[in-house]
Amino acid sequence: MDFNDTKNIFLQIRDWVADQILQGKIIAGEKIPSVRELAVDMEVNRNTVMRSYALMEEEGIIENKRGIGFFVAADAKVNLLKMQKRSFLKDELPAILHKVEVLKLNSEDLQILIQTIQSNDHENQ
Amino acid sequence: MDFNDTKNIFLQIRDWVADQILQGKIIAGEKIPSVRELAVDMEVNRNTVMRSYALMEEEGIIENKRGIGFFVAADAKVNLLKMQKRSFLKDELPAILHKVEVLKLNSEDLQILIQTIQSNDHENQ
DNA sequence: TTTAGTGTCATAATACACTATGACACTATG
DNA sequence: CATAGTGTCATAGTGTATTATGACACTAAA
Repeated sequence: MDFNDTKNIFLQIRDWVADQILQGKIIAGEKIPSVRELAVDMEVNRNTVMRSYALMEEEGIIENKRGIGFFVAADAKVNLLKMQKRSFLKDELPAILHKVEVLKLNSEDLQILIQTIQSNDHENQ
Repeated sequence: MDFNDTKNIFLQIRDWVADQILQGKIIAGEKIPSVRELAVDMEVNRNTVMRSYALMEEEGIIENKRGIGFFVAADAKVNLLKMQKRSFLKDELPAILHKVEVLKLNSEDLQILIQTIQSNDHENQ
């Protein structure tokens, strides 16, 4: 995995797992990669993955069955959606707005973004 | 100043100064706060501010007059606009797009963002 | 029972951001 | 000249992320 220098690795691992769940690539009740396995895959130390998993367990996203491994919590996806949506609108959006204003980005610059938003409008579920 | 735990302080200071320039609060040729002064203002060590200024000097945003202080470079604002716009579209926008898709954010959620973009469309300069 | 796979804990070492502090050269101003 | 304000460098200490490694308890399966 290609990590970003500006963000802690254990947070990026948590973000990656959360993204897998949000995308439905790992579903509720399913086992996630073991600490050792993911550490090897991502070329990272066991302890670093362990820290990510411990954090996610605190957040109620995953659960541990001792001797077996970690599993996606029953309502992980719904909670993740709620948490991340709230966090995005409250913390990230203001910074984005500020940049859009200062850099004077217009519909042409952000064409893809507007299209993506509009395609979300046409979804019924 | 209120710093974000997830990003290095010396980078946040650079971002803050760059933002002041982009907003026109500090213009070309103007002196920026001295290393010691800004360090006291932001309750940070001299060396940390020094690191931010050294970075900005490398980037050609500010220039040093020895014994006097740092000054905004002549074409700092234009270059900052170019650099940050490129960086935003290349690095930040893809991540934003991904979140908008996964969280299924629609025009209602991002109403303010769309308004801001549209108001930039109506600017002629 | 033995084996392999889980998480977990403890320890030590490395790297780096940040702090604290002192000293020095330079410039403007009295 | 002396003084105060600039940046700059060196040194040492602190905190923390990350690595490296070993050991242990638990579980499933041969």
